[in-house]
Amino acid sequence: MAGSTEAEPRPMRADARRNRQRILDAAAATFAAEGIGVPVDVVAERAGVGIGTLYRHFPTKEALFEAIVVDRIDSMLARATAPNEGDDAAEHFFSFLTTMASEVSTKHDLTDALAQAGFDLKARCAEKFDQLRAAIDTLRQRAVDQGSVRGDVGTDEVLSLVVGVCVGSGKSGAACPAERLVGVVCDGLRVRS
Amino acid sequence: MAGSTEAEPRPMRADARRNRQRILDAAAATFAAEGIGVPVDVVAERAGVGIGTLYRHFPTKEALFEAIVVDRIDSMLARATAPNEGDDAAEHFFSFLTTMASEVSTKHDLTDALAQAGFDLKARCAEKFDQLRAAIDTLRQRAVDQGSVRGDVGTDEVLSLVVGVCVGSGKSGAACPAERLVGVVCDGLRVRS
DNA sequence: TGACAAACGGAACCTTGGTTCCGTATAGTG
DNA sequence: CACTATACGGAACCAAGGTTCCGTTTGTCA
Repeated sequence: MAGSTEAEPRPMRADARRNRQRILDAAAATFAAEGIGVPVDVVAERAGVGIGTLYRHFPTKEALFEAIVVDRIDSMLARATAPNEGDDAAEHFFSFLTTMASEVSTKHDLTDALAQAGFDLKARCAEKFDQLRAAIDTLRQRAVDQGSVRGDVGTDEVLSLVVGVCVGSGKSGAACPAERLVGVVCDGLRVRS
Repeated sequence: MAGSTEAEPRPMRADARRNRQRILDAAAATFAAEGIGVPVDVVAERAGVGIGTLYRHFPTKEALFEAIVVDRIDSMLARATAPNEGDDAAEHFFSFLTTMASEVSTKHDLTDALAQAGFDLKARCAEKFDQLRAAIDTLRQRAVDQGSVRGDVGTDEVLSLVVGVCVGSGKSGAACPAERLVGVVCDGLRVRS
């Protein structure tokens, strides 16, 4: 009854805050390098904490994962909505896609999160993801309006292309830098001259 | 010492042959529809045999998988080396890529096999895979020589693009038919007019 | 038709990886 | 400095899925 407004009951102990951060850092690095597959105990070990501690902060592996991915998407979102410094809308659009590709193909966890089934992050990060899609759509639309990018390929398709390319880049055979592959895709998106 | 030439000791019992085929069929269908993730007992059940039987024919899940994938690659290989009926090398090349895309994106197991890490089918199917790559390279080279396809994108890159696109098609968000995405890629491969 | 090797079925086993539980250690406070 | 709520560590637990084992069944051949 009393104080039902729940105004931040307790501040959180110092070591707890520190550990939480350590876990987050270790997880980000580990998942980025090796993908979702890495067992949680490995993350805990690298963070220098016990598994119990990890689970105290993140009730589930997926929760930990979510915390990281949301962050990643946020930073992409920021980049997508940044003001266009140059003038060419198409180049701006393509440049964003390229940056996104190198981001995604560098962070293995993102690749997994976006491409791999089995995790329904999609459900949890839906908001963020939709925002990102919307932002990209704006970029694309501008480029289309300007007349240099074909209008018959939607944002969802563009996303599929970029994400797919990142996956294809990382795994299949030898090294093909994602940026290069995205270059081909972008050329495919240009209006034929 | 005696008879060390190993000239096919025994013919294999009738029911065994039948069961082997059933397993192969069930596995092909199941893996195609649901990917590598499906547990072996499910396959056994759908084939109408016990797990023991399945393991008698295929000593390991990977072996079973390999049997199927090799077959799939073979059929793609056949298509890749089929004589060019039309005349336009570029169209022939693109048409093959499109067919390959629809094949791969339809057969979930192929997607998994080609894109997903964790299975080293690559090691086992290396031969077949190399043959396929070589065949595709021939198609590509012809198209390049003809002057309608850019020469600065290698076969490995093309493969990464196509495979990536298939993965991106299946998973990320709503349905984007792989063929359509490959279309964009092909446009990106055309020499700018 | 009887005998035997080959094949079958599926319970049991093992490993891997996520999650829980609880006794111990410690930051924060009077 | 003592006391308590908070946090910690990691052993133990549980589920999933691949693989093995062995008693039973069944083709095949004389």
